[in-house]
This record gives sequence, structure tokens and C-alpha cells, in this order.
Amino acid sequence: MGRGKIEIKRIENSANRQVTYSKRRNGIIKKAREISVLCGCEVSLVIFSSSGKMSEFHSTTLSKILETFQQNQGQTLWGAKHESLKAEIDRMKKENDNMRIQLRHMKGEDLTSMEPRDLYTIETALINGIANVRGKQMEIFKKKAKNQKALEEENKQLAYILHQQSLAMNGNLREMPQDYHQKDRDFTAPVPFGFRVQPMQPNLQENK
Amino acid sequence: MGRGKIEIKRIENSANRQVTYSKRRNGIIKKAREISVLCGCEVSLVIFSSSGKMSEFHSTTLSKILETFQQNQGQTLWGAKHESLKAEIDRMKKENDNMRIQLRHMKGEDLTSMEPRDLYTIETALINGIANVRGKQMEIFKKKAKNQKALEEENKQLAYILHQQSLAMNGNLREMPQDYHQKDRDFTAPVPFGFRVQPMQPNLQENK
DNA sequence: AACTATTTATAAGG
DNA sequence: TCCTTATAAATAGTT
Repeated sequence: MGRGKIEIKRIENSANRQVTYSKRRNGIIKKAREISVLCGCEVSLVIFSSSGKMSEFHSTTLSKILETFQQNQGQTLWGAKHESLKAEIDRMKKENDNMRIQLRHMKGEDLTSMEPRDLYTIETALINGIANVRGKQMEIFKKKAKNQKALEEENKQLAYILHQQSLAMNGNLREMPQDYHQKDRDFTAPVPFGFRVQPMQPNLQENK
Repeated sequence: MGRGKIEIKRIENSANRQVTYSKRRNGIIKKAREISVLCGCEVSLVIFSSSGKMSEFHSTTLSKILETFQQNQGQTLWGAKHESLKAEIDRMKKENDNMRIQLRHMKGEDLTSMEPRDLYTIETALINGIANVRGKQMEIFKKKAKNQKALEEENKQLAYILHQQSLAMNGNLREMPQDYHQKDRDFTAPVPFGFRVQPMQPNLQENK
């Protein structure tokens, strides 16, 4: 429909193509509106020009159209992903609830309506748990005790060395009076500069 | 464009509307194809007739068009729902993992790498839980004991009544010898027909 | 962007 | 739905 008939194939002349695009785009959008009004049907039209610019016409909300489209199509498209996500949520929710209940039971909550058999099961689990926890605590305790012992040993050694050194350094300068020696630890050195030998970890205790 | 000009408003005559729909639908689809070929652009056209039947034209894969559309639009559409679902899943997963770890700890598993402070916390929870569970067990025990007592009482009463009845029914027919009376319960009746009075719940015990 | 010759779409009718 | 045809509408090429 024009001065001459044209073949339906890509228009190579860029300027021509652009003009034709503009004209026909207006035309098709007008037609889309017309058919939707005349016939009371839903139309959704989206056009991307080769330069990427989008034009569209929708007889109603796009989302509504897409929804209808999804229903009609039965095709899953994004719906599939959607559904699988929902399913995963449900699955997790169930798992979640189960664990929540279990936890509450372990904490001794919500015990009303529990059967003696179930109570017994929980009790067993708790006893088992406490045994494990205490075992672990004992393990740590022993380790610390051992560590403590090693530190004390080291401490003794250091103190002894210090004692020897101070003797070597000051022994010939001046003779200390006998009662200057401290008595609380039999290996405590007399410390000429006012220092006292301290455990390397002064806050170390058997059990926090 | 036809024998007469028509106003662009809903065609009331149903048959006419149907015919026009059919013609114009073909027309618009043809135009959609033409513009896509002539101008090398992407077109997506969906039409739902008022009776719900769908017609469509897409210059390329529909999903590709929708994708492009989503990108271009910036609008999320179903993407939003999608994202929110994913977020919910993540949230749940976290909650889930937390509870799973807690449960394992309560059961005394995975205790390696736990601090004494944490062990103490778990121990406290376990002690607390066991106290609650045992409290509940005691409660049930007491309830059952009480129930048992009530049943025994009822039993006694029933036995007594039976005793009286059998006396009344048979007492004047024949005199029982004195040693026929049973001694294990002081009011147990002699039962003339070979029945013995049984507790109503023969398997009832103090504790299952 | 406006013009216009020509093609195309389609309303009405069968 | 398809065919026909008169006519309206769209638009290719031009200005």
C-alpha cells in the first residue's frame, strides 16, 4: 500500500528502514487498539526496534495479560521455577517445624499431651546428651589440668634459672642476708631489681 | 476500510463482532510479521478473544522476548515474586541450620571445638530439660497412681455389690459351707456360676 | 513531517 | 468459515 509494492524482506537502506518502522509501528499499535475495542478482546503487543527501543500496547494491565497467558498456555515458563520454589519452601517449613518442636521438647517445653513412651525417648536423648557434654567437659578439664601442670613445671625451671643467673651476676658484688630469701615457694629466687617471677598465664584456672 | 466506515467502539452484534475479530486478528498478525521482517525488530503479540481463545505471534522465542522485556522494563513483574521467594528460602535455610546445630549439640554431637562456656550453657539446658521431662513423668505417674487407687476402690465396691446380689439371689436356695468363702479379699463374694470378679482394666499398672 | 499514488485491509453481503 | 467487492485505511516513495 503505497506508491509501489514492496517485497516482505529486510529493508537494507537504514534510513528507509527506520522510516518504515516508525510508520508501521504506529499502524500496528493503532490496529491493536482497534481490535481490542471493537471486539472486546485482550491484546498485548511488545515491539523492540533493532536499536533496542521498546514500544508496547496492552489492552489491560500487562501482569493481568501475562497471568491469563500463563493460565491459557498451561506452559510453565517462569511458573515452573515459581512452583518449585514454593515446594521447597513448604518442605523447609515442615522440616523447620519438626525441629522446632523437637528442640522445645528437649528443653522440656510443650510436654503436655506427651505419652510416657515419648517422654522416655526424650529423657534418654537428654541423658545421652548430658553424658556427651560432660564427657567433653571432662576432656577439656583434663587437657587444661595437664597444661597447667606443664606450665607449673616450666615456671619452676624458669625460676630456677633466674635464681642461678642472679646468683651469678650479683653473688660476688654483695652478699644477701639469709632472711632476705622468700619462703612461700622453696624455689623462689631473691630478685634484686624488685621483680617477682610470675606464672606466664596469671589468670589460668582449672575451670572457667 | 470497507464498504462503510465504522466507529471504533464495541461491535454489539455478536456475529459481526466475531467476523471482524477473525479478519482483524489475521490482519494484525500479518502486520506483526511484516514489521519484524522488514525492519528486523522483535515483536511479541498475544490476543485473547472474548471467548478466551488465544492467538499469538512472536518474532523469536517467547521466552527470549520476555527476557528482553524484563531487562528493558527494569520492572520486575514475576521477578519480584521470584526474588522474595528466594529470600524466604534463604531465611529458612539459616533458621534451619541453626536449629539443626542446636539439636545436634543438645544430643551431644559435634562438641569438638566448643568452648567451656558453651558447654556449660548446653549442660544447663539439658539439666533443665531433663528436670522438666522428669517432672512431667512424675505428674503422669501420680495421676496414674491416683487413677489406680480410684479403680481399686471402685473394684471393691463392685465386688461388694456383686457379693450382696449373689447372696440375695442364691442365699435362700442353698446354704454355702463356711470354708467356700475366699480369703484373699475379706469381702470377695462366692461366685456361684464360676465367674471371678476381675479389675475392669486387667492390664493397668503403675507405670508402663 | 507532509503529500499522494497506490496497495492493502476489511465491512458488508452472500 | 470462505468469497466477493466497494471502499476505507495504511503506507512507499516523493517532496
